Amino acid sequence: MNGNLNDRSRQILQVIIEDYIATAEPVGSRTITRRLGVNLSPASVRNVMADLEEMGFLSSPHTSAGRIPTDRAYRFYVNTLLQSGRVTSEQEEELQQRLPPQGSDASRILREASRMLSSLSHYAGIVLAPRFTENVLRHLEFVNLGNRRLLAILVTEHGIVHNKLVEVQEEISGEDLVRMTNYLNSLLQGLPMAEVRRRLIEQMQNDKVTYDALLDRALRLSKQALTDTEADIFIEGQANFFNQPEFADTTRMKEIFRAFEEKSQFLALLDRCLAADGVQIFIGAETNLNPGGMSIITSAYRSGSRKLGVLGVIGPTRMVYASVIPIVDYTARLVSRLLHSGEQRLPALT
Amino acid sequence: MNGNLNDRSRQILQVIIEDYIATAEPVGSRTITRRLGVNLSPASVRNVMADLEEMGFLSSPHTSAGRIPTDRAYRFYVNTLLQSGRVTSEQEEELQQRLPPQGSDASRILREASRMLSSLSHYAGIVLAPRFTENVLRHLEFVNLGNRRLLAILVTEHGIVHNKLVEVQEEISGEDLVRMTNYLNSLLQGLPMAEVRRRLIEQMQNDKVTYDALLDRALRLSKQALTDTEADIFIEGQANFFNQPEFADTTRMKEIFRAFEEKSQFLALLDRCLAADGVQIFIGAETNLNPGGMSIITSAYRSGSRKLGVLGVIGPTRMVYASVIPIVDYTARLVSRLLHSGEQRLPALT
DNA sequence: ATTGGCACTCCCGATTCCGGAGTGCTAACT
DNA sequence: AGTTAGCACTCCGGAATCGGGAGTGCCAAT
Repeated sequence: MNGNLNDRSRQILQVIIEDYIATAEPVGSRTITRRLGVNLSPASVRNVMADLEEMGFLSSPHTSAGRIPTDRAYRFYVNTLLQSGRVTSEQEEELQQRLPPQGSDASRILREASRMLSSLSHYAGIVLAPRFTENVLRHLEFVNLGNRRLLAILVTEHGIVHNKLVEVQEEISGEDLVRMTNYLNSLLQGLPMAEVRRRLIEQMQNDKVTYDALLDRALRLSKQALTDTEADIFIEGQANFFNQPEFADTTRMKEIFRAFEEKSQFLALLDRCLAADGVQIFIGAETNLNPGGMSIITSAYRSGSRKLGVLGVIGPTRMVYASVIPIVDYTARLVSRLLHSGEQRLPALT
Repeated sequence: MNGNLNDRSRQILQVIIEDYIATAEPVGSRTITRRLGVNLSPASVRNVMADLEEMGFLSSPHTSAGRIPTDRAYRFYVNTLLQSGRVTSEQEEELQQRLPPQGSDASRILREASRMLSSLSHYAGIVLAPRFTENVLRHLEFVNLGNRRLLAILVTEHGIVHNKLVEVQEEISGEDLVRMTNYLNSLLQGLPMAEVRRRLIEQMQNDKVTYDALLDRALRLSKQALTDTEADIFIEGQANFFNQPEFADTTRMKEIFRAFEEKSQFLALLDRCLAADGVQIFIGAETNLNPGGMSIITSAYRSGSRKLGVLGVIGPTRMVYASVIPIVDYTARLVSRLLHSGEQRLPALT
């Protein structure tokens, strides 16, 4: 039902989609004939359009307006009609200029990546920070803040830092703290977080430990410190949505910004993307986002072979897929390199 | 020119302001007589209104609309007409319920504070995180991430954590790292940041150090790690602006959200507030913010006697000052306590 | 199969119109 | 003198109206 489109139908569909993406206005048969290379009368085009509507690729806002593409049309477009290119050299240049400065920590890099995505695409950039629990522990440290409060600092392989306050019954001396820290690091360093948790519990039943009150306490404290923190999502460039005519309506706009503030919806979606390889595209209703009419293009970034998180672009369904796809792809690879090597000025990515 | 308002003029001005705050519509003489307790004819009220307009307290959008208050009127209102109360018990309850969970780190507390401010006030909450450079260093730690990259972690007195990547020429062994860390902590712990910088430079000229390559290197690294990071500002509840009729206009809205994304303007304003004591109020043009028509109410939060940062509420000039002022005041004190003691369930603040 | 022609539909912006709310002024009243 | 009733005038904003333009669907001719 969808593969059996002849060449002309495809061409016409493509023209409609691309024109609508450019103008945000229903496309009429006249316009199409002008855009179309072949000489074809509007009437013939109208026949084809009627067929396409029948098949669920087009819809008309009302009689005697042009047609607009459905989600399904966009899906067909990105799957088979679109051959996406590379980022342009101007875009590459802009990226180079906006690279976060040397010595930025991971979350700074990620936030900046979100800004870059937004700035290049003219939509909103979104970045899901690495889930803490998926990572390998590099270092664990307790800092005494006084007032019986300790600050637990956890550093993962990739330089992501999490910290958490824990309260203790009584003050702990400096030496004890050092001893605890050393013990825990020797026990846990290099383990993935899931493993860390397991090892902690295992160790708490260990004889050697139950007789050493300090070590026992160390284990309990680090267990407290490990309770998962909320996932970080950076969304930048929300203001770009004001430029999209389809969101001119105030109430729609309001819904969208509410969603941006919630973030939880995005979490669900981005988590799905983490599993998949390469660039993922979600169109309109496929996103399951509440204020509909939006599309999301994502790609996972990684460090070495380990996937860390997801980044991408959110825009209206009527998105310039052809240019956003390479932008997301490129940025994901750029971020992967930044996080992995720490090198800043890179040769062009292939 | 402003003090010489007789009682009746004040009453009328107050009614106009409060009615306009409630309805966002120009207030006419009829409405006022109804609201006003005293029996007075609309005609008399009109005379007073003409005087008030003359004095710069009111303006009329056009002939034959009611009057709306000017910035100056609001200023007079908050200075002399308004006696602000306390937070209601419902608000207090909501605050208690939304308190960040035990063991939250400082930035979590601050972000949550911003959400609370927004939720209680129905405007936007804003929180300026403590300027790193104003604080006392508690602990400094280097974690080796491999690939010749070190992660420098700095912890201040109040549990604020900053981290920064530094790159080194050649790998540093574990023992060397420990030695460096110990040396630096003994040198710098407990010093305010400004002092830290001075001490570093001083120490780099010290003979003992110049002969110890490792210590020398330690100093250079920590100097790198100290370059100031950008100030953090949390703005939450931006979507609330969509409810304000004066911002229904799309282009205005767009300007506001651009400003929210920039944040730099707010930085300047909030920095000014840091110096002042108690609740600060900036009305309309006083904020120097670019899309005008907004007011900001702030208060500094502190830990002990040391001011850490500023929090507050941003809304339209037509803001319910009477209820927002106590909210900001209360929240500032709440946050101060949370940061200082780490205690969570508090007795009612006085 | 394609196309020109034609009647029909519907949106959208411009225009007009009218009622309501409010003002300012003047003259009368206390 | 201060207050008030009365009145003419202004201006906004929503409802109604209108006409052109863009587009469609269908039919008959090629």
